[in-house]
Amino acid sequence: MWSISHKVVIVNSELHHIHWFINLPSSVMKRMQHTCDLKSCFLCRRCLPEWIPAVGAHQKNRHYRKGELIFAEGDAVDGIYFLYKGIVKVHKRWGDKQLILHFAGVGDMIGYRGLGENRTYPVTASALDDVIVCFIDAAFFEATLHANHQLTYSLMQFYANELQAAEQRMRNLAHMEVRGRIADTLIMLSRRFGQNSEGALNITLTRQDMASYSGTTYETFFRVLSELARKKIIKLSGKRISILKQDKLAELTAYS
Amino acid sequence: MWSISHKVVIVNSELHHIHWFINLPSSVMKRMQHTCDLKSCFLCRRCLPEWIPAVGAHQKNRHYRKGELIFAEGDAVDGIYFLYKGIVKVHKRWGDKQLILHFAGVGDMIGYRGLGENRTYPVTASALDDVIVCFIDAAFFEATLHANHQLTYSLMQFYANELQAAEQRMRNLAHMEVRGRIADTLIMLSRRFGQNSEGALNITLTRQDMASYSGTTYETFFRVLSELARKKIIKLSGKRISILKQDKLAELTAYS
DNA sequence: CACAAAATATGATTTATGTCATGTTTTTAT
DNA sequence: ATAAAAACATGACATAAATCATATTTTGTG
Repeated sequence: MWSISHKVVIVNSELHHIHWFINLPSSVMKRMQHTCDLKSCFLCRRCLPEWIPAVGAHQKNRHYRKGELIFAEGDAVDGIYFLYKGIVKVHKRWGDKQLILHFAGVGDMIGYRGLGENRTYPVTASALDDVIVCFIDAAFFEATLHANHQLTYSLMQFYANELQAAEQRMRNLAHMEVRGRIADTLIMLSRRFGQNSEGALNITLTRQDMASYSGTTYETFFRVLSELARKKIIKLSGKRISILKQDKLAELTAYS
Repeated sequence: MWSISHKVVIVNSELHHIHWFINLPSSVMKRMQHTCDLKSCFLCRRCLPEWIPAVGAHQKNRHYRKGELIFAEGDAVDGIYFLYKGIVKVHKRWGDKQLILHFAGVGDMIGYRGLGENRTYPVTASALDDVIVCFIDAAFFEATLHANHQLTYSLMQFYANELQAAEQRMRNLAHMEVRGRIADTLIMLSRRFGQNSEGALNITLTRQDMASYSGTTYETFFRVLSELARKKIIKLSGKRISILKQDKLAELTAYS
C-alpha cells in the first residue's frame, strides 16, 4: 500500500507541496504577511519580549519597484532588510558578467553580508518584482545583537550554514561540470520556492539570471536546459520550468 | 648590528623565524608558543575571566605528524581546534580533485565549519607539517558560547568575514581567468604568511596544493608561474617563490 | 645510501564551454 | 496600440584550460 502512494508522491511532487503548506506551523504562516508584525521575522522571533517595542520604534517599511536597487556593491552599509514581498537577487559583478549568490524570497534577510568588518556591501541587491522590506539600521541592529544573546547565537549559526553552502558552491564552480551546476540550481529553486501540482517551479526567472546563478552563460544554460527537456527530465513551457524527474536531476549533481 | 643578523636570517629560514618572532608585538608573541596558555587564543581572549579555568580543564593538546588527517569530510563533528604549530590544509574533495579552502597557520582556528546545523565536517583538514593543536570538544565549546556573549559576537563576525571572502572567491572561480586567481593566491600567501627581506614567501607549498587553492590543475598553475617568472613579476628558486612586483600581481586580479 | 615515491617540468592534443552572429518572440513603456 | 527593448532560440566558431604523455629532479624512508 505504501509503495503505491510512494510512487504517486515521486511522480507528483505537487501534492507533496500542498500538503506541506497546509501543515505549516502557524509561526511560519504568519511570515507570509506583507509587513512586520513584530512576531514573525528572524529577528523578532529571537528577541527578548521587552526589546520588541524598541524594534517597533526603529523598524521602517520600504518599497521598491521592479528593477530598483536596494543597495549596490560598494555602498556603505546602512542596515539590514527583511523581505516581506517579492523576490530579490543578490549578486556580485565582474566586468559585464555577474554571479548571483542568492534569490531572496519572502521571509529572507538581505544585507547581512555587510555586517562583518568591511562596512561596505560586497554585493548588489536588486528587486526582481515589486518588493516590500522591513529595514533596520545597522546601529540599532548591533544594539539588538548585544541585548539579545539568542539572536546573536542564531545569527552565528546562520552565517556558519551560509559559509558551508558557499564553500560547497565554490567546489562546484571549480570542479563540477556545468550540467551539474545547472541541475543544482533547479533543485535549489524547487527546494526554496516549491513546485505546483504539475511540477512547475513556483518561481519564474529569466534564463540569464538562472545562468548567472549557475556560473555559466545564457547560451550554455539554454543548451543544457534543452538537453534536459529532450531527456524528459524537465518540461519547459515558456518561462515555466517543471521538474519531471527530481532523482535524475540529483544524479547529475553527483560525481561520476 | 641588526642588519647583519638580518642577512644571516635570510639564508637560514630557521634563524629567520627567530628574528621575526623577536619583533612581534607582545599580543601576538603569546600566540606563538606551542601550547595553550589560556590567554592568547581566539577563544581565551574573548572569555570572561571566571570561565577560563573551565577552559583549562577541558582543553586538550594533540599532535599530528605530517600527512595525518585531523578530521575528514563527512566525519561527525567532535569539536574545534586551535593551531599552535605547523600548517594545515583545509579542503573539499570532488572525485580525484580537490579544492583547498584554507591554509591554516599558527593562531588559526580549524573545524569551525562544523558548527552550523549540519553536524558533520564539510571539509578535510590535513597536516602539511608536524602539527600541534589545542582541542575543545563541541559540547563544551557550545556551553562556552552560551556563557560568553562577547565570544559569540566575535565568532559571528568572524563567520561574516569568512562568508564575504568565500563569495568573493566564488565570483573569481566563476568569472576571473586562471592567471588572476593564481595571482590572488600568491597575494594571499604573502599577506597571511609574509615574505622575508628578499621577497620570498615565508611558506613553501607544493605546486599542486597552490593549484588546488587556485581552482586549477598543476599544469596550468605551472605554466602561469613560469610566465610570471619570465616577466620578472616573481622569482622561482626551487620551492621558494619570491614576489618581485606586488603591484603587477595585483593588476592581474583586477578586471580588464 | 639507495631506491621508491612524490613532485616538478614541458610539449602535444582534446574538449568543454564561451563567444559571436542572427532571427524570433515576448515584455514593457509611451 | 505600437514601437522599442528585453528575453529567447540556435547554429557556427574560437579558445582557455584540462588532459595526456613522458622525462627529470627532489624527497622521504627502510
